Amino acid sequence: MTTPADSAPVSLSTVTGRPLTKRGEATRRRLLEAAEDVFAELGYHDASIVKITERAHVALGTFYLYFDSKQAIFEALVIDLNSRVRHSMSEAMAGARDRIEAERLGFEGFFEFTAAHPALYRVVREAEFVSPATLRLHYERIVDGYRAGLAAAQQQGEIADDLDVEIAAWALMGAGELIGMRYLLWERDAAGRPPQHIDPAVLDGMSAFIARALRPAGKED
Amino acid sequence: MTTPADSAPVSLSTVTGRPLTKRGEATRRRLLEAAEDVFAELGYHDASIVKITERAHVALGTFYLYFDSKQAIFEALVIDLNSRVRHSMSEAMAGARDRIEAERLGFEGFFEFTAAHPALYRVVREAEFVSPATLRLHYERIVDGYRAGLAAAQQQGEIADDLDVEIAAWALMGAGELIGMRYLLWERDAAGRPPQHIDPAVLDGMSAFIARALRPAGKED
Amino acid sequence: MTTPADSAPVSLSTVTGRPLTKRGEATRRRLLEAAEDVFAELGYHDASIVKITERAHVALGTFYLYFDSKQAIFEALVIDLNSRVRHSMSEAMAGARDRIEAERLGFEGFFEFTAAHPALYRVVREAEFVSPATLRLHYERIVDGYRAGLAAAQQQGEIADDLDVEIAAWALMGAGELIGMRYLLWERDAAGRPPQHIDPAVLDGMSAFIARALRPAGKED
Amino acid sequence: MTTPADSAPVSLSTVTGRPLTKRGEATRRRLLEAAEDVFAELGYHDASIVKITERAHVALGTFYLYFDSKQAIFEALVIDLNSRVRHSMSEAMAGARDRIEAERLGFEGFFEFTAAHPALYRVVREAEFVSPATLRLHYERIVDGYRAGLAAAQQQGEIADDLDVEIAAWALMGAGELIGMRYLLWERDAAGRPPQHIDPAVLDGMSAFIARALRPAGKED
DNA sequence: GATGAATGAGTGTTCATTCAT
DNA sequence: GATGAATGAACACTCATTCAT
Repeated sequence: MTTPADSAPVSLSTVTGRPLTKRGEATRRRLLEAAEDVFAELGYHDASIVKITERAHVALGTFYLYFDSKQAIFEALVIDLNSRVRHSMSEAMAGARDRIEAERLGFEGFFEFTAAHPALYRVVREAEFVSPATLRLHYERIVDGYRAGLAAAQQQGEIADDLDVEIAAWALMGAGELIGMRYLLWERDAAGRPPQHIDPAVLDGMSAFIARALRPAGKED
Repeated sequence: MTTPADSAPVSLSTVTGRPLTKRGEATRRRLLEAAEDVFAELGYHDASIVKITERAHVALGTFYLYFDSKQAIFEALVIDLNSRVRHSMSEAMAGARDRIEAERLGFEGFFEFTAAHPALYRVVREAEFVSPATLRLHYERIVDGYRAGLAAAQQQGEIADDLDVEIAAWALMGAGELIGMRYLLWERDAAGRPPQHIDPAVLDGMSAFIARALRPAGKED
Repeated sequence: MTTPADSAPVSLSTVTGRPLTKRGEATRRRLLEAAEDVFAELGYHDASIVKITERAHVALGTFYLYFDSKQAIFEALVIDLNSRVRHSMSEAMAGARDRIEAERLGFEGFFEFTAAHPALYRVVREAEFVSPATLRLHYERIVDGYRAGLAAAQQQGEIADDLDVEIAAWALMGAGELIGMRYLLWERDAAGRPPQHIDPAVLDGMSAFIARALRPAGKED
Repeated sequence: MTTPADSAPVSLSTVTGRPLTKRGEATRRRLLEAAEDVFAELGYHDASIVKITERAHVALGTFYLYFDSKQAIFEALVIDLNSRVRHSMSEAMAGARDRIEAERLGFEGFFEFTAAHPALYRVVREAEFVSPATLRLHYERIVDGYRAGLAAAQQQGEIADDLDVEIAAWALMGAGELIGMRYLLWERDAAGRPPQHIDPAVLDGMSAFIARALRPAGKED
């Protein structure tokens, strides 16, 4: 389940158009991390550039050396998170023996990432009116990977051959999104903190649901 | 799959605190409909009270006779749409012979409503930072209905008895949400208009997926 | 220390221009009392017609049957309070044997009224920008009475003959105003309620101060 | 009659929280001066931030770099005027030979300041509902100085030893306030302009009144 | 590279007043 | 006499963006 690298991993200064120096690269990273925190906490609209620059320990004007606009950093952030979540999922699926197991591990990776980066959820669910193109990009890149994996597994006979992999991919992604929202983001432990890992019982339940949905007819555990 | 009626279907004037006159009730409805359109088109933040009142053909100040704030009409709208989508789903499921069929019909009703009221999607996905409580209410009310239906069906042996109905309910709701987003809201016909009905092939694909996920072991079509 | 009665004690409906019926008169009174409370509590600007009508148990529109505007009721209230405070002062001074005693009793009456009607203070001190003419009227009417009393006493040799009674009148009025503010309106008892009567020690202190300022040379207690 | 300097004469930017640059300090001062004019002319409520910033030749948003709110600049202004009027009074009293003379000079300084800064009056008399705490601060700071001066004079035997200096201080302050209102703010010369100095006859009359009230028994001019 | 003062368009909300019933 | 729905001007405040230093 490989994903082609993005065109240019080299960040350019918006003002000079040239590749960033090492120092510049660090500032840009700090801004992006600050944005992740601030967007996750306040949402796109209540987040402000001042808050982002404050959290990044950078002056207000510096922001515009690295990003053209508030929307630009939002898009950069979504793309960044998207790469990273897909990377997490691939890593998690690495040692899987079959697609059914891969699914479980992939979702585990997804939930792991979600717990560590709630911005992914919060930000994406707001993206519809901020940057619809980026929103689609995000979902489509994940679904693409999914579909590819499912199609390959279908070739291998690991999953039902009458399954529409495209539809299944969207359905699974939606299922993962709401399960994550419900059992990670909404959940609070005794101390009122969100859990860092998905409840194993939930992961089991979800995996069973998925396994049943994908498995070829006549094959049971 | 019954849902208990909300406590008080009587709208109160925010200013007098008394039940609305017929004229008042009509104005309130106009505002709510205008808000649905404006929120769906522009999103919560770019929507403005002026835009809503203009679309409702009402003066600006009139707004505040019926709603306490922008957030208040947002919440009222979510609750209103929630009631109506659940009603649509119930209606659609009415004649189903078994749960599997009910699921298909229910989703059909859901998609029908989504196509007619895109605000449901757009507005809900923004609700996280506008009114988290309302967001949860929305999902939980739907999931509650779902879970009840699934549990009953499980009793009847119509669906797998080892299924965790709670988790399944969230998974199905998420699947429906993304499928609707992808195949209704993002889809455009030749004229560039979004379709009014879900593509039957997609509904088939999704139903097959669900059927497989729910059906008791050993039972095939 | 007589004050000529105001021209017309007959209230007219602002809408018909005719004298009010008994019922109308009562409503007008209720509005005026409500206004006294609301203005005293919130000040002119934060007071609203709605709040006044609510407190008067009258519908919003009714207000405009009795007063032309918010400013109009404000002015009516100041004039009303002014008549009443002057009446209180005259009553209090009735049995005085000389002017020095009259002063003490007059101030006592003034403080009594102030404690019962804090609106007098609060409203007057805001009147500068609301209705300067009414503000002057208020002070001048009181000062007129004062001056007349002082002048008469001067004739009698009860107070120093080299005293400028006009200036003394303004000075005494100012003294009374701030003493009232400091020791009545700002004071709070153990339960946090403002006192209903001036602290006798303060009245003594103030009377001594005034006595010294007014008394003819060579005359001591 | 010394007054301890306020803790920190360093203005802080409300936005960075750091001490202001020279340029910033100038802008802040311009805003404060504009506010003095606008509040004096229109009163607190009819003054608007736009009007203040226009008069200060500064953009609207700039206001909020220096003050948190309309109320905040109002309070800053009262405090500022308070310091300055007390300074004027101290200066004026500097060369006085005794307390009686000091009183006359102090009031002269007070009236001088009042004529040049009518905002002091107008703004303070509105402060009750805008910022009661600041209102008290203003009066108490002046009264504190007064009381200290009177108490010292009492020690010296310059004023009557049976005088309650606290009460006398409030009485004198009130007298000064109303005399200033009546003979400075309400007075108009032939050209309709308010006088720049108090009528000497009034100052004489007032001083005589005060002298009599303060002087020890048996001491005449 | 970095700074932070300055800008001004935009928006939610209030409230005195009117008028049809 | 009384009601209360409707009106719309006015205003405090926010914040993305620019630019001189």
